[in-house]
Amino acid sequence: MGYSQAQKEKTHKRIVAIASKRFREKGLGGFGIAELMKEAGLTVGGFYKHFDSRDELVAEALGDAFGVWQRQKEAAASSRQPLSFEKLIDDYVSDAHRKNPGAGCAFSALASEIARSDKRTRALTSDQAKADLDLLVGLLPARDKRAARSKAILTFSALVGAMSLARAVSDEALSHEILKTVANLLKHPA
Amino acid sequence: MGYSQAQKEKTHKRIVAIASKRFREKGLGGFGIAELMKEAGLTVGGFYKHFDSRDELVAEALGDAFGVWQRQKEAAASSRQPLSFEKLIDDYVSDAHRKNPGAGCAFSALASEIARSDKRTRALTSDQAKADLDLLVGLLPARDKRAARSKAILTFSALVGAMSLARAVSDEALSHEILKTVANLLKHPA
DNA sequence: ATTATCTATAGATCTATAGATAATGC
DNA sequence: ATTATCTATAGATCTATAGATAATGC
Repeated sequence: MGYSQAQKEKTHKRIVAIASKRFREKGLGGFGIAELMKEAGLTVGGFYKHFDSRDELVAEALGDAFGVWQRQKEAAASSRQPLSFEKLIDDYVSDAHRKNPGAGCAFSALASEIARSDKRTRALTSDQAKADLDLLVGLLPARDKRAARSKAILTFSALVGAMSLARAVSDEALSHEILKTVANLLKHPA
Repeated sequence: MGYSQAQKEKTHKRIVAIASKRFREKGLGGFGIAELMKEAGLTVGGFYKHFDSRDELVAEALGDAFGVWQRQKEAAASSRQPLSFEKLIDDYVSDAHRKNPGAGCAFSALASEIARSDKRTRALTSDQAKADLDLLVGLLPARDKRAARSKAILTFSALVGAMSLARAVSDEALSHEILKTVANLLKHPA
């Protein structure tokens, strides 16, 4: 037991990381605090020394869950293979992403639940959506800025919608058709 | 109290209609059976003479919630102004739809939660997605059938994604920009 | 002395069932 | 006689808090 600021911070981050993954997998109401703390190797009682309320955990965990594209861009940059528009799309519609929402995009995993969340969570979502759109614009040809922004918005919407639908339907063929078709049309507009 | 088959059927439909609306507004876990039955003018106990379990209600209510496009198409046909691709898009991205999820598309209201639902619900969702795609294909020029299907899939994905995002962000300007831009690009591809 | 974590629990849910009541329909 | 609905409640959650314990850090 006891106390150590350094240890507490590590514990806090561990709780947030687990919640970030589990929220994307099971939804914002998909598990209780006891279950979460148990997975972190702790018990319920300790939770409230880390968070004022469950809603605060949701906000913090979403902050962690967002930014997959930013991280992907940084990882690509440090491996000297800068991220391209095509690569981003292919990774997004990949089967690995479809089957592993816990490590993937928080928008496709949680959009409809975020829409019903508190102001703080939705403000965070706003900021993240703006950052993701800017990142997408940066991957598009800079000739016509307005056209690039429009294309970024369509791409973002279509990717989130396609993944949401691909996960919601039970028919595997349809699921794959949706993802492949959207990727193709975004990369090669008709 | 008492009993009347005709009355029971009306009651059953009333419960499903209320659930259909409330699920889209509050999410699949957004309210309890007691609250639902109260809104229907009944009490908890009666619920289980109508449904074997809460999950069965979810499946039935989704069956009711789906099909807004089918109903819209029929309404348009009977008013002798057949539904067009452009009209469907404009209605989908309208502020009325954004602000009233309870009466709107179940995909944008519930996609991420459906992805975590039982097989029965996801099978229903598959069938509905297929019907909606067929309807969209029917609104597109029939020249190139494969191109029409691709375009229908992109349209469906982009509309669902755009509405999900527009409802999730707190910034009104961004919310409107997403909807307007997606509508424009779907109607007039760059 | 402070505090991170633990055990235990209060209080508020929520689903589902049991048994009573009263209207229906044979 | 059957059964739709009602009241009441069992049993299982879940969030949040109270108080104990033990390690930290002054």
